[in-house]
Formats: sequence, structure tokens, C-alpha cells
Amino acid sequence: MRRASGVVMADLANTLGELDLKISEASVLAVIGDGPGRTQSSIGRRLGIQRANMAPLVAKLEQRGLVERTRSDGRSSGLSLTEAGSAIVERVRNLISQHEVRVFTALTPDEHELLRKLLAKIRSA
Amino acid sequence: MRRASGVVMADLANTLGELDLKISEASVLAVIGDGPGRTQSSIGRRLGIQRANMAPLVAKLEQRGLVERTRSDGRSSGLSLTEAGSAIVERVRNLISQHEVRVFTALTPDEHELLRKLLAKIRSA
DNA sequence: TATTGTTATACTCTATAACTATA
DNA sequence: TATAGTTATAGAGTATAACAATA
Repeated sequence: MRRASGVVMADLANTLGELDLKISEASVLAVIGDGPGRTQSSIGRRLGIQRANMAPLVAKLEQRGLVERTRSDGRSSGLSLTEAGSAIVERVRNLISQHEVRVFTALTPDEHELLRKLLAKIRSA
Repeated sequence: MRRASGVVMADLANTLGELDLKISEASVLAVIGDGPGRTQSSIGRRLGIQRANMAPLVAKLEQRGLVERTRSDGRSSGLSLTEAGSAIVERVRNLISQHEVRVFTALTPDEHELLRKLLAKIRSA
């Protein structure tokens, strides 16, 4: 499992490198795109990224002008995509689609779907 | 996939920690147990560990008295388990069995087997 | 020329601890 | 007390480059 994951992640990392994004960064952007306004802690919990590691990650995305913070609370901000952020997320989604057909070409759609379900069972066990 | 792998590997690392072994170290010991006499480069190729990273790993196992080298070539040695090494490999195999039932408890044996096959397809694609 | 073992090095990912400010 | 953000730090895993000795 570790090695299959390694193969897939290496291809994904390579693909996203084209946009100068790490997998974790692209994931965060995608989550913000799905539903703006979440705090970085909340996004971290959803993605399994720790608070401590979200801080520099989000700071970098903000510095690149992809994400902006809107103060919601004295201690937290809701995150949303800038125009540039929305544009890059669209490109991310396209690249991920290409990546998926490339990596899962050895599997039928049914097998792909089954794999997702089996992995989800393990993740939540 | 990355996160499912993370869950499994975290449990395995924790389990093997009882023997003060990393996953990579236990893997190397198991491969040597399966067929003594291989060189460390050969073992590295089989496990996807680079030559450069095998050196300190094997040196550590040798220092712990688990592995010994038998000069085969002017530049390489065949690796085999010491008595202590054989003993620990047996404990490793038991711990891995326990780990597998624990982690794959959410899957039926058929699903477990299917998962193995799907992952193997991706690995070699 | 190619391979083995080795050292040094660096980057990523992940994890914990501790601190501040706020709820 | 609990939560959000932050900083610093440490442990793994993984990767490349370079070298000596040997095939």
C-alpha cells in the first residue's frame, strides 16, 4: 500500500509541479474552492493536516495572492480564493483529472470505485 | 490512498516500535530471512530502498547483532540473520499478523485480497 | 564501463511542545 | 478551559551527487 501510494503521489506531485504547487497546497486550495469561509484549522482537520503545518502553508498561499483571509473571529479568519486562486484551482482540477486517468489506467472504472471504497473503510477504521 | 496508507503505516510503525525496529528495518530483516545471501543492493532494489539509504540501515542492524555479512565478492557481501536476528524476525512476523487483523478488520478476507490485487496493478502500471 | 558500498547532504512530510490571544 | 494561530524543532522517508574499490 505504501508503495502504490508512492507511485500515485509521485505522479501527482510531478503533475502539480507544473503549477508550482505541492499536493497539500493544491488540496487546501480545492477545499477552499469547494466552500469558502472555513478557518484553516477546520480545513486542516478535514485534510488531516495539523494546525502547526497549516500556518506556513496558508501563509505561502496568501503571499502568492491565491488566498485571502476575512476576519471572522478575534482569533480566526475565513479563507477564500482570490481571482488568481480561482483560476489556479480550475487548472488544478484539470490536471488532477489527467493524473487520474494516467494512474488508474490499469483499473476499470468499477475497480477504481471499489478501490476508493476499500480505502475509505480502512481510513475510518 | 495517501491517508489510508498513513493509517496503516502508523499502526505498523507503532507495532514494530515494540521491537525498536523501523518499518524499513523490519522489511530488510524479513527479506533476508526469506532468502539469505543477497547483497544489500539487491535487497534495496527489491524493497525500493536506495543503495545510499541501505548503507546506514544495514550497518545499524549489523551493530545490533541481528545481521552478519559474508564476503562474496571484493565489493559486496551476502547478508544473513544471526541467531538473534532469526529470533526477532519471528517476532516481527507475529506482530505483523496482529497488525493486519487489526487494520484490515473492516474488510472481509475477500476484500483484503482484492485490495492487494488492485494495489499491485497500480504499483506496476 | 558498470556495480557495490559509502558519505554527505537536502528536501518533504509529519509530529510534538510551547506560546499568545481569544472564546 | 478550550480553541486558533503561530513558531520552533525533530524524526522519518526519500533523493542526488560524488567517491573509492572492484568487476
